[in-house]
Amino acid sequence: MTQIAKAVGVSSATVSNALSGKGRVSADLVEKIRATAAELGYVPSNAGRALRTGRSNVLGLVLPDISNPLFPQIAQAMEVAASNAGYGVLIADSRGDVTTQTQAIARLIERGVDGLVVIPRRGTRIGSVSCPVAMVDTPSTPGNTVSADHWEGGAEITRHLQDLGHRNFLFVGHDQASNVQNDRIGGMKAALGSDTRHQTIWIETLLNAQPDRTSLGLMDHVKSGVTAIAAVSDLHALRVLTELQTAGIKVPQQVSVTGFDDLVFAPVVTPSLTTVHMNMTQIAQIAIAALITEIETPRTIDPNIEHKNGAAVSHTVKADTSKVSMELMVRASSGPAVSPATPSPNGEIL
Amino acid sequence: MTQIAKAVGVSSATVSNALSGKGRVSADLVEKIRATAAELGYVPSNAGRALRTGRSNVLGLVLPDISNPLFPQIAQAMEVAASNAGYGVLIADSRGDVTTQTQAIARLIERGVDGLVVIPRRGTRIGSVSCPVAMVDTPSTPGNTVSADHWEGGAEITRHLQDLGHRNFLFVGHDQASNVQNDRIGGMKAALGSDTRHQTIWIETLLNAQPDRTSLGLMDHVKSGVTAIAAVSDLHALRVLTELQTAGIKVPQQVSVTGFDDLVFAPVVTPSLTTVHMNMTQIAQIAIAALITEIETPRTIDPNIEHKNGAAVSHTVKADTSKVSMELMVRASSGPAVSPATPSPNGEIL
DNA sequence: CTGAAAGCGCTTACAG
DNA sequence: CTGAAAGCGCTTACAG
Repeated sequence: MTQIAKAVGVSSATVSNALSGKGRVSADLVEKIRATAAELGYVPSNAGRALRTGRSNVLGLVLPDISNPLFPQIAQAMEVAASNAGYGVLIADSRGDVTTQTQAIARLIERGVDGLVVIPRRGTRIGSVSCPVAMVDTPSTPGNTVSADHWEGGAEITRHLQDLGHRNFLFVGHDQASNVQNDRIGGMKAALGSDTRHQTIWIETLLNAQPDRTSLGLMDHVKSGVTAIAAVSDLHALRVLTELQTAGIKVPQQVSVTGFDDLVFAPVVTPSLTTVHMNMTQIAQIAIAALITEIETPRTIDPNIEHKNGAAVSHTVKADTSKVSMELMVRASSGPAVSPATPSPNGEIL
Repeated sequence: MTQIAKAVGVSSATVSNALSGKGRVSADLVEKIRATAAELGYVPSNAGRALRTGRSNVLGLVLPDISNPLFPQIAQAMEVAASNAGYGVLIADSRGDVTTQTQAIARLIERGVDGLVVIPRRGTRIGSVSCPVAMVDTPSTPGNTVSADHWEGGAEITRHLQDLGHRNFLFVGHDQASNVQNDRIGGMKAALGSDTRHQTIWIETLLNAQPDRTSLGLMDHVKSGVTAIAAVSDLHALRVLTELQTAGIKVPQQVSVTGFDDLVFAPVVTPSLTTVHMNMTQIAQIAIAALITEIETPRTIDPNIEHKNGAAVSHTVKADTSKVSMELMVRASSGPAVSPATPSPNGEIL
C-alpha cells in the first residue's frame, strides 16, 4: 500500500479510499491507483485490516465428525456460501467428542473468527461463546438456527411407500440418542395410516446386545410380513439392501428399501436407492446469512461485561427454517412404479 | 494485553515475554501474569501477532471437489495434523474446475495463509504461487509432495486375487485421464502373472459412447470367464457388486469384487468389500510437516523478485513419500478364505 | 477531493 | 530482569 502510494505520489489514506471504493477520491486518481495496484500485484494484508477493523472475515465451521459421509455436502455448501459473502472458512473437527468440540471452538475463537457455524455432536448444547453462533441441527433441538425438516422428510418417505401399497414397515435407526434420527423416524410414523403396522430396530442397541453379530436379522422381519424397510441413512439402507440381496430377496420386487441423505452412492447402486435429498445449499445460505447479519449488525457492547472477565455473551442466531426444502428422490429400490433410471452423473472419483 | 499489563503493573513487553515463555522474565512475575491473564480470560489477538510477525499460522487446503467421498478422510487428517502443529486450516473447493482452482488459491493467499496443501484437479499443475505449496497427488505426478503409493496398492490387490486362484481379471476405471486411476490399474497389471488374462473398461468412455446406458454390461464379461473384478474405487466396486447381485451372481462364490479407498460403506455392505486403505494420517502428517518446515525455515528473499511485480516465486515442497503405507483390507467380497467379518464399528451417522 | 495522524495488538531489538 | 519505543498494514475520523 505504501508502495502504491509512493508510486502514484499520494497518501496511503487516499490509496485505501480509492481501493475500497468509498467514493472520496476523484475518478482519475482511482483509476491510476487501481492500475498501479494491479501492476504491482498488490494483495491487501488481512492482518492489517483485521487488526484495524476488529474483524477477520473468517468464519469457523465446527463439525461433529468430518468423516461423516454427509459432511462433504455440508462443507462444500458452507464454503460456497461463505465465499460468496466474502468470508473464509476455517474448519475444526470435534471428533464426535464433546470435550474436543469445546476445544475446537476455543481454537477457532483464538484464530479470531467472526462467527461460528456449529453442527453439534448428537444433540449437544454448546456453552457460551464470545461470537455469534449458528447451530445447524434439527428443528426440535433447542437453539437450532437452521436445518432440514427431517420430520417432514421421514413423512414423505412413508407416504410414498404407502402410495405404492405398503402396509407393513420396518424402520432402521442407528442411535436412539440422535435428535435427527428420532425426528426422521418420528415423521415416518406420523404419516402412517391406521391400517398399517410398523416396528423399529436400532442398530447400536442390537450391537450392544450382541457385539459380534454380523447381520441385522432382517429375514425374520421379512418372513413376518414386512414389505418396506426405511432406514434413517443411506448407509444403513445400503446395508439393508445388500443383506437382502445376499439372502436372495429381490429388491424392490419383494421388499422395498429407502434411505436418507442422498449420499454419493445412492444413485450408483443397483437398484438405485430411493432417498431424501436435503438442500444443503439452502441450509448453508440461511446459516451463513443469519450469521453475517449478526456479525455486521453494530452492537452496543457493554464493556464491563465483555472485558471484566472472559465470560462473554453467547448470541445464538435465529433464522427462518421454513424455506429449506426436502426432496424425495424416487429411485428403483422403492419401486415398482419408477421411471427408467437416469444414468448416474456422478460416480466421479479422484 | 494492555489490560494485563495494567492489572499487574508491568509493561506490555513484559507481558508478551512472560506469556510467550521466552524466559526473559522472573518466575514469580510470569506466574502472576499468567494468573491474571487467565482470570481476565485473555485471548491473544491473532491479527496483532500476524501483522507483527508476518505469519498467520493458517494453512490453506485446496480440494478438487469437496463432495468426493474420499475428502472427509483427507480433510480430517489434515485438520488434525495442522492443529497439532499449531496451525488452522482454511478450506477452498475448486469444484473440479481449473479456473476455480486458481481463484480458490488466490482467495486463500489473500487471506494470508502461510502455506498451501493442494490436491490438484486431475493431474492439473498449479501455477506459481507466493507461498510454499505441498501437492498431494500420486507419485507419478510431477511436483508431487506426498501421496499414497497407488501403484503398489493396485499390485497388492491383484496379488491377493491371484493367491485366491483368480486368473481372469476385469479392471474397472472411471476416467482414463486420471493419474491416480492409471497408477492403480498400472499396479494391478504389473503384478499379474503370465498365465493370466485381463481387460479394462472405463466407465466414462462407456457412458460417452452410450449416454443412456444403465448397466456396466458385466454379465458379458462374466460369461466370457472373468472371475475377479477390481475397481479403482469402492464407489465403482459397489456398483459392480450390486449389479452382479441383482443379476443373481453370487459374490464372492462366483465372482470376486474389490475396490479401493476403504470408503465408509466398504465394511458395511454385504458381502463387505475388500479394498485398499491409505494411511491418510501419515499423508497429512508428511505434507503438513514438509510445508511447515518450508514456512519456518528463514529464507533470504530477494526483495526485487518479490516486490517488483506479483510474479512470485513458487516453492513446491518435496517430501519423503516412501513412508506412506497402503493396507490391503481383505474382506468378504474377494474371498472365500476370509476370516469371519468383524462387525463394522462405523456406520455411525448424524 | 486529498493528506497527516492516530491507533488496532502484538513482538522485537535495544537500553537500562 | 524489566521497560520504552518502534513498527507490522490498514482504516477512520478530522483538517484543510
